[in-house]
Amino acid sequence: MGRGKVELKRIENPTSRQVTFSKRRNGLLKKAFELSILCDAEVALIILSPSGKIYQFSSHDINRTIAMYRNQVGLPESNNSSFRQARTMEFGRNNENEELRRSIDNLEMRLKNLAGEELDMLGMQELKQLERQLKTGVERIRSQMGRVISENISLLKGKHKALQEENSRLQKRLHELHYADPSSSRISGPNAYMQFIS
Amino acid sequence: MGRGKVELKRIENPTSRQVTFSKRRNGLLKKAFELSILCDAEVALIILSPSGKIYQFSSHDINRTIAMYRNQVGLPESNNSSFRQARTMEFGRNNENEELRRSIDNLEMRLKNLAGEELDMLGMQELKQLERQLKTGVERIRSQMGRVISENISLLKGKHKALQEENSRLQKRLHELHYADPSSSRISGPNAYMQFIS
DNA sequence: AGCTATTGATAACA
DNA sequence: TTGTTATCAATAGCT
Repeated sequence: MGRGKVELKRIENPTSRQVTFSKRRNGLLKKAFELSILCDAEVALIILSPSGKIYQFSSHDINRTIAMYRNQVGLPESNNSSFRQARTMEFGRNNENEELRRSIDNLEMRLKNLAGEELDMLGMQELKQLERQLKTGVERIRSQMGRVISENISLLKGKHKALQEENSRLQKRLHELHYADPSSSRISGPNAYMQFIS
Repeated sequence: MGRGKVELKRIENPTSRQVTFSKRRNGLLKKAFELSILCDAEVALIILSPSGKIYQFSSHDINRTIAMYRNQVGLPESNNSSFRQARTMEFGRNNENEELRRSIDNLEMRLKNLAGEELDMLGMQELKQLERQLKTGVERIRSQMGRVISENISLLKGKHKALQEENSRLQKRLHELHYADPSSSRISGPNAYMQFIS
């Protein structure tokens, strides 16, 4: 899907490899998202870049998905309620612990609901409420993204300005040297500051 | 990419949903594979169909990838029960409580983030991730609302039908009484069942 | 399952 | 990195 077919082998040029990684990574995340929505599937995707950065998508709680995968495949990951329950019984009391666990269960349920899971026992009222919460969250996150972006922009502008000033100083200095010692040759043009931008 | 755009919402027709799932699942697996080859990335992908079947791709050992993800993210998700138990035995209950508290803090932070709060320390990467999660949640909740609504509709239709039948029976009975005792007056019209609908 | 008309993704370039 | 465009690839709707 581009201006030429691509062999299925590691891209040797590091720059193209990086660019391709960035683009295909986004494409993959997008498609994982779409599959989960369109087909009501549970999808978990983890991508580690060669440089170690992590990107992931999960339609539900990723640990749940992983746990289900392991269960199905047959790996015993016997955690959770039954085990928990047994252990609690064994030691009797431990009120604080039990309370903490209840908090955790409660928080996990809220997270699941926000992820669109376990909605069966909710009524229309609660569903609408949840939807509002999510839409609010989306909006806030979007505006935060906007802030991050403009922050970056003004940072860059600041750097740019500093570089321009530095450049002016350098030019002036050069100019002075030029008159002090007319035999010296001119080294850099007006855009010499470009060299500082990486 | 077909003969018509597709809305990003759950496909309601079960047949098309299944077909689309099958096609897109293969596409996603293929693209995950390609990314890992072309860009030398480490990719793990787990897909659970609504009916519970599992499809998976991983460029490396999937458990390794998951472990790396967990390490990097730094979540205390070491749901490995034996490990948890060993640690508990060794250090006593306080540590377990501490761990539970950390889990709670972590869950609360995730909830806040989903609500669009405390976003300042998040990068663009995490923000995009959050946005995706929220959009997924919204979609799921909307489709659940759809299900609840159509459920209610068919419930009402059922009641309506039952009332109509009841009404027919009552009319018939009245009719019989009318002929058995012509002096009795007619009480209710054809739409008497309306009174049952609130 | 196959077959196309179309949309979607992206390689090369800037 | 980000945007644009020419092309290739995926896939929606049918059969």
